[in-house]
Amino acid sequence: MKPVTLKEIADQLNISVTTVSKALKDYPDISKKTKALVKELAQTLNYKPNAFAVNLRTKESKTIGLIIPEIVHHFFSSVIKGIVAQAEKKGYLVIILQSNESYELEKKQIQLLLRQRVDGILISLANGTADYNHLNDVLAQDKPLVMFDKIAKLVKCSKVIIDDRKAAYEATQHLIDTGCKRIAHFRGALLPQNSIDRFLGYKKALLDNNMPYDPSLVYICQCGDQSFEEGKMNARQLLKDHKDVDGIFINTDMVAIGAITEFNEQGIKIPEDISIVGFSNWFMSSVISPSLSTIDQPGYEMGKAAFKQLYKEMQQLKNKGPIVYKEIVLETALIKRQSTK
Amino acid sequence: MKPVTLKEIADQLNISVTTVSKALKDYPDISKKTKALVKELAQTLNYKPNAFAVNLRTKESKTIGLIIPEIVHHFFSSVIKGIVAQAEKKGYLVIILQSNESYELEKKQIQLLLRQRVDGILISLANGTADYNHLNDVLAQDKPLVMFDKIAKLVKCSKVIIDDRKAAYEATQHLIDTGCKRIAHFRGALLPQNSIDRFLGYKKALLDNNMPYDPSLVYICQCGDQSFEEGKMNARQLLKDHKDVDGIFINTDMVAIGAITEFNEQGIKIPEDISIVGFSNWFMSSVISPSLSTIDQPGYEMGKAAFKQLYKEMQQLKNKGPIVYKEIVLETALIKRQSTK
DNA sequence: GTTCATTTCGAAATCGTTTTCGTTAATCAA
DNA sequence: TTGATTAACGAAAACGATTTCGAAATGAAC
Repeated sequence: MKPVTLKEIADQLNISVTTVSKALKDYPDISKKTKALVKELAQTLNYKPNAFAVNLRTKESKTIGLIIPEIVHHFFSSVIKGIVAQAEKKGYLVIILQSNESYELEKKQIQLLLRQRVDGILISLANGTADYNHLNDVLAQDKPLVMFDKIAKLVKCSKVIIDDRKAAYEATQHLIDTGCKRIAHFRGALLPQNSIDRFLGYKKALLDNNMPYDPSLVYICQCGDQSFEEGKMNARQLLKDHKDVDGIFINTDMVAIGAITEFNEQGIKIPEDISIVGFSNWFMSSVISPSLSTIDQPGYEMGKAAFKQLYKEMQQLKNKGPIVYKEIVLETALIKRQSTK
Repeated sequence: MKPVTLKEIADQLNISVTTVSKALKDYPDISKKTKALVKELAQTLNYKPNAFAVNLRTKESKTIGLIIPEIVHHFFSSVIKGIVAQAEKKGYLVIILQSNESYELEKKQIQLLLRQRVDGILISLANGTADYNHLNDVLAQDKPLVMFDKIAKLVKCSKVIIDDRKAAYEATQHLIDTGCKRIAHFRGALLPQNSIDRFLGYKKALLDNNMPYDPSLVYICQCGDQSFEEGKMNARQLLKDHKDVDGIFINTDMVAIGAITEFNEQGIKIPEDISIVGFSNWFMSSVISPSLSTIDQPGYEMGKAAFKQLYKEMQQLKNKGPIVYKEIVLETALIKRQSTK
């Protein structure tokens, strides 16, 4: 029951291991006759090259690492799907790790992947990630690294993102266009670039429309496991603090759905009393009542694009060429539904 | 920028590679002084053992494979999370693949994982999987294999499941207990064991309560990407076919939510006109209106249990002991909400 | 028959670790 | 002093595939 090796094939045919190896890889200096013999025997013996040995020789494993803050999340699982699908097309396998939004774990996991000598790393940063030494470690080893969605602008590597600021601006503008006069914002955690950008887009839209920016209208949520609850809580708090608010731009759909639920329970009418725009276009947002206006964020495409870029860089590395970093910005779209007029 | 090797450390200290290797692994035949020297230098040079070489020597990669029908799915992503978390604790990495409910892909992916020589495989079968040669290939290579959720009873390996039949029975009984007289069933695809079992549980509950089993009340859906739409369609069809139905037991929450949406749109009152019980306890089922009574299916725990069993078997294999197969049945629970009286 | 090119193959080094089995030198017992 | 034991280290053989560099054998050309 031992796995078949090149040596076994060689012995059976009374030729050398070298010849067997070359025959299987169609080297030009092996006769057609020998090739046919070797290939046939390899077939019948069900020979599979030992990946460990191949990896050691070629110094690559055809495996990449993926670090994600949270797997159980519609957007991220779509990204995973995109990455895995694209990777498989190119013959790559994907090792997946979850940082749980923890900086410490993220660091450890990067080290794990480096030790495993994956050919490249894809990462979406944890909320808690404040410094980037672990990421620079990756680059220092000349290992391709592509960040997506939650990125660090300061790290010199390729990035796949959306224009969060523009999308948030559009969302807010939509609230303004539909008649909202006093617009609140439920923002994400403080560190992530995208929650900063969404906040800035919101703010800029207000100012461009000559509406005052009022910091007390900005509520924070961590957007972790408890997003739904956070949405409810923020909504409850908002009703206490500011009865005059008539529109909210919310950092993610899950939080928005929490808020909608709270408003429904309290008898606040959406969109008559308060209009809401979410972010992500999670499937569920089209299903709840009222359905949620939101920004469509293409998760699957983001995964695909991220892997494609990583693949390019891995090729460039193999060809000893310089690695060319790129910043890829995917298109978003405003989806108008019942939660806005 | 070359990675540090044992040889480099050995050269710098003027000792042999053997000694360095042993020192790092605390072999008893190396003096404390040498160990200290070696470890210190390894530290400062930031030595990381070459995983490829280690794999080749030890014949294990500390990596397992995971094949799942669909990543973007609340239940499955919970399972993934459970597996990844548990694996990381034991120092294992997880390679993830998605079969897209396709038998052909599943076969290919098993081969991929075997070629990669993962230490073990976790799998939840695709709907289309009808024969099990590819699975037996795994077992024939003495490679631990654990199936979960969507299993094949005929394959001789460990399994982690719930008692689908019992859970479905409970769900149906609950409908009966709350006064339903004519109960339909939206079942899953024909092949998967769990959709068969849920159907059988439904049927048995009817018969045990002296209610007639009417095949025309059983609707099929594939429970793939289009679950929500299938739920709507089935609901629409049901309203045309059988106006007297007052309860439905539905194979999965997503389909159930589709059905609820359709009923809401058509002005059918839930639970007054029709009661509904779903399956999975997807997060969203507590949020929609009316909230959905359902069976809680512990995804995260299932992932944890599946990896734990695989880990046990991998240990048994290392200790040259026989592999002991186990069937682990996790508890489910009926969650009563607004969609039933 | 000599020279040169071509075809076909293999020996051996290599990738970086692990592990077996010696070997040396020192220590101890008698 | 001799023999036996122990402590500390290294040489070398794996693991299985890849690849470089020759070497032999054949054929062609003169």
